[in-house]
Amino acid sequence: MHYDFGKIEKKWQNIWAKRGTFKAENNSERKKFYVLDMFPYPSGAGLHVGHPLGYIASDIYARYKRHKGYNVLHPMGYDSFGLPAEQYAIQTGQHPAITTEENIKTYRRQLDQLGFSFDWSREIRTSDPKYYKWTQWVFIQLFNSWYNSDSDKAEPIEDLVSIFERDGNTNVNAVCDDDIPNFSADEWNASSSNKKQETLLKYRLTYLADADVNWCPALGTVLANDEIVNGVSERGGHPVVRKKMRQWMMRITAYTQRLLDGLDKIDWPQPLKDSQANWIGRSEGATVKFRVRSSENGVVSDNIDDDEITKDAETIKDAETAAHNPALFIDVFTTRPDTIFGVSFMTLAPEHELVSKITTSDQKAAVEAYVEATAKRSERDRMADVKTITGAFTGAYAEHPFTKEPIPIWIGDYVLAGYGTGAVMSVPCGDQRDYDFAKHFGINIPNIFEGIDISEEAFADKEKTIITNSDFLNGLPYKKAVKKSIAELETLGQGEGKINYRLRDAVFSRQRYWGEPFPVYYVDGMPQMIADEHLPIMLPEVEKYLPTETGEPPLGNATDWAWDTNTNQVVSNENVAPSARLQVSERANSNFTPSSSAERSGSTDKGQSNNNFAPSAVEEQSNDNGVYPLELNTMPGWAGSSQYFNRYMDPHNDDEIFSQEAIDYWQDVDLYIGGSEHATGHLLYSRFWQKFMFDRGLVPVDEYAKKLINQGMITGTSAFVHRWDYTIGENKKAEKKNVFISQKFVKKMLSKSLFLEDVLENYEILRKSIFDFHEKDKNEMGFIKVTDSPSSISKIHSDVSLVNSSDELDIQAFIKWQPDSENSMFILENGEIYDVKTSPEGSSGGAFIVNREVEKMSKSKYNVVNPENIVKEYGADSLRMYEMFLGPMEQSKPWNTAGITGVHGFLKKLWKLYHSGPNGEFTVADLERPAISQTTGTEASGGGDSFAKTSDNQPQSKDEGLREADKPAPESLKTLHKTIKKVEDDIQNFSFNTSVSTFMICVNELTSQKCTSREILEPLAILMSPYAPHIAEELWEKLGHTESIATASFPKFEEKYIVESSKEYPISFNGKTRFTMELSLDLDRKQIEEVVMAHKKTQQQLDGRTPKKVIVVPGKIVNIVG
RNA sequence: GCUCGAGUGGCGGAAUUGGUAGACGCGCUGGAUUCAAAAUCCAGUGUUUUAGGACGUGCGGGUUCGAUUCCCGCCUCGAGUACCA
Repeated sequence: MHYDFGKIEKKWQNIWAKRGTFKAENNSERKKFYVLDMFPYPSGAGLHVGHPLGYIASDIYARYKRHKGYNVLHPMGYDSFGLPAEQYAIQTGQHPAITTEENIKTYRRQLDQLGFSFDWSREIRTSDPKYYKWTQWVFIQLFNSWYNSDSDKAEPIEDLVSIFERDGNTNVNAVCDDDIPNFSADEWNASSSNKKQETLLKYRLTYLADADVNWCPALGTVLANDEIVNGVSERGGHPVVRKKMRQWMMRITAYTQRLLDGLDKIDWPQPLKDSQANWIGRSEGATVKFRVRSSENGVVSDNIDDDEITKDAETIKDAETAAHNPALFIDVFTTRPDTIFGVSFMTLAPEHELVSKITTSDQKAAVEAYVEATAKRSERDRMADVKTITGAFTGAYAEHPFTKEPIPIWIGDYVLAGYGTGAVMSVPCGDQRDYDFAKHFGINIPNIFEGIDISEEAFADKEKTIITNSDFLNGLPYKKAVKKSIAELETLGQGEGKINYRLRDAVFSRQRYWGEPFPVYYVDGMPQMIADEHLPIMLPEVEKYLPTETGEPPLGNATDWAWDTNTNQVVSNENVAPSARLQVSERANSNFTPSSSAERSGSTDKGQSNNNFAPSAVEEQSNDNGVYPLELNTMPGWAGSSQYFNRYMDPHNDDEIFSQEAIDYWQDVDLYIGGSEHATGHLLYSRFWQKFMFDRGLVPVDEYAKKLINQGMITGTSAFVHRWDYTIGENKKAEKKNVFISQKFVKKMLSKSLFLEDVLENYEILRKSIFDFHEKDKNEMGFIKVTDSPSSISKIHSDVSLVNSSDELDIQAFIKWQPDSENSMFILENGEIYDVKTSPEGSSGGAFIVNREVEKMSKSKYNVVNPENIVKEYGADSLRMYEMFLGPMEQSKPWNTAGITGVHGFLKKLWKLYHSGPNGEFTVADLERPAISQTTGTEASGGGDSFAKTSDNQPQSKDEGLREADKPAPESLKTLHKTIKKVEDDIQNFSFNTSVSTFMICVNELTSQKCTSREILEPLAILMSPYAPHIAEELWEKLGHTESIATASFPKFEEKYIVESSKEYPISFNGKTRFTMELSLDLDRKQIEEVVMAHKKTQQQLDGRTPKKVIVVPGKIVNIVG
């Protein structure tokens, strides 16, 4: 009976599905284990062999844990909102839901073929309203929360409102917008509802703001930083520009420190943690406040009313304010406050709002020209050319906080508006960029470092720093100088210690159709949340998926997209009262910015804040019928993936995001497997949401994945054929005959820069046939001359399926695949010339060899391998084992289909081991006691639950019936237990590649031992089951079991079977092994030395010399020195 | 530039605490079987050689009886990040 993998795999996939073998229970006495894969975006291209790598690994682990007695949760679903389906919809008019559904079907079919033990009853899709109901719900929870820095956690917004009503905001320590004026309880209570909402928005964890966003005109949407690669969009590679737009934001910055600290608690790959830490970008230093000294705008440096010093210069919004407020300050952040006496100029980002206010009339033209020039340069240009130093002098001066000396204020685009305060104190002696800038513009470079030469470059080594020329800092090393300088700045009231983060609040709005709609409508320009019980707010139907003519996001095309607060339903836009409707169109005309944004700015001091708290004119509404416009943006791709791991615990719950019972049992993910490309996107945002959920008491732990493994990419092995690009006469248009050259000749030509003429014996024959071919065109072409050169070889991708395991091209198939190559000659590896037209089919004696190169797997490179084809030819078990066999999980490695014959052959051998009868009949000794009861144990269960029962179904046997021949041979037991140990260690270390080798060795050994013992072959089937579940199930059934192998107990390793009595010692001389000796392990050091020294080969090696030293490590090695 | 990771046969890779480098598989070579092919089985396969050996884990040093493994300095490749003050 042969190994009919096709039949076996179908059979078991059906049985598993029918029986619900892999359903996880939410109520179990057993310990839980949660194995999760990053769920895929179902793309139209389907899976290639690289995709399942992680799923196979997680499946092995999940199955292993089931064998160990755990209640395993191993779900799968789809991150099904996303750009490609929408782009396709724009092109074809096909609704994204339809394409998505089709793609999911393809994915599911492909996944099902691989025999994964997913609990499909828990499948989720982010684009399913039943699922995104809860994404909307979390959004509302975030909206209804603020971050209390005193308790260091998120708290309900009602609590904040109570505080305001009681005490105002003066004692509130929150992570919030930085332009909030102080107000008293009375002021709060007296202010209008609209004003209250506006103020609260500045505290909420999700809020609306005019943010500098990455706008991608080609995609018509904003992008998050992690969606931009090298200055262009990750998807499509379109240019991205900076733009101010009113957007929903996530106050992730509230969690920066906790996101950083949490990394220590989780077992994630170090590179991934590093890149999150880099992304968060914590730096310690100080803020320093520099007074602006003079300007023509009537700003005077003297006569400052201390009360009027604003907390932040940025809040001074316009020149009018400045005129009323004589003190202008520039705040900077620095990591080197110790170098404060080295400051010789300041630099502001060109976008800095003080620029226009402080620039003198002399410099105005130059500064404006520079600002304009910078604005025009795209982000990419700026990045491409970091070497060119540009800037302009504003004409204004700041005052040094200690020396009171004037410091010129420059602007330069090396200072980023988005980091710190958008301004730096420039210390040219200690910072290379400042140094270069100073050199370029001839600004002086004072030296404040003792014994350091700064004539060539800046000095930035903190360790070796001793400060000098710095008043009270003289003689101090870096650390002490930092402390001292901060203390002095604080005394002056012109600075304080500060920790700065690179991480910004995350933009949460996308101008797209195919995403979660916000559960938000606008009353009087203020966002209102729709009550939980009315969720989900379903994505409306639209005619077109493009932005509207007025520039609104695609949802602006919907005719029914208004919220009726009377009926709590989505209704037609026509029902919106004219006053409310006005805001919608205004929003569109000003790039989706609600009309109130102008009003929002400028509230900086108390005098104004009083005004702002007065009932606003916008408040009065005519014809308010309770119907309001809904939000037109949708949520970004990472919204749906930020909580999905918790939803799997209770995926069909329509009343709660998950039941308390479910979350209490499952807690968190024990093993999470996925690609490292999500390091700063999904994996950071989801940690943020989890921490928020934790703060609000929704989840029991604040890190959701204990352990994470990155799977490496599988690259493709492309095949190249080389074509000789000869020249014929002068006529370039003439259709040429293709001449393809086999690998050997290409190598010779390329390595030594030779001509084809030099490497090919048959060159003249080739030349002549080219002449003959072109003879008919002779008149038209004029003079025929065939020339070549070493460089005239072009590389052409061939489809990898046309090449066999010996790199030989199937020429006939190649011609069919590329019909324009019909007029071709192939110079074969043996030097023969094969002419497709003239040679009879198949007459070529030699082979044509292609070149191989490793590249990313992609359609355009013709190196994509579809798992379905592999499954058809070799089976899912072979594919699973081969993917693991390729190499370590986390490493990227090339796919080469040829190699799969190795593992496929192994599975056949395994099959044969159980079918060693004369005609391949199943032959496993039946008569002895099943091995299972002696060699098993569970680690997770409290004991007697269903796991032990599997052995009850086996045919029971009697000791007296045991035949001598059926007893396992000692060497077979040794082989088995060696394998158990190695495989178990490997699974725990995620070293799946080495266990495949171990299985091969095991089966090779058992085969040569002619082992047919049940005591060996039964445990072996269980060992194999995580890796090759179909064949294992089939063998298990043949062994007489009626229950699935999936929950059979993992065999228990027993040391006693692998104990050795002797060892083949390597005998080395000066560290080099010369020969080996079989010695008993009972011998001690001294005895070993005696035996070895007495050996004649030893004497031979020593050649009469006396060894200086003999090192004996019992059980390991003998080394003779001398 | 910075951060991280990796360099071992023709190829993918193995070597668990410093102890016989190259397990296992592919490919290749030879053989058996076959009318032939596929499949299967057997043997060989790091380089070099004067056949005893010599050399060999990116390069140069070091520690050690002994280094792919530990330390120092470089080189190359890959990934992430990018004027972050």
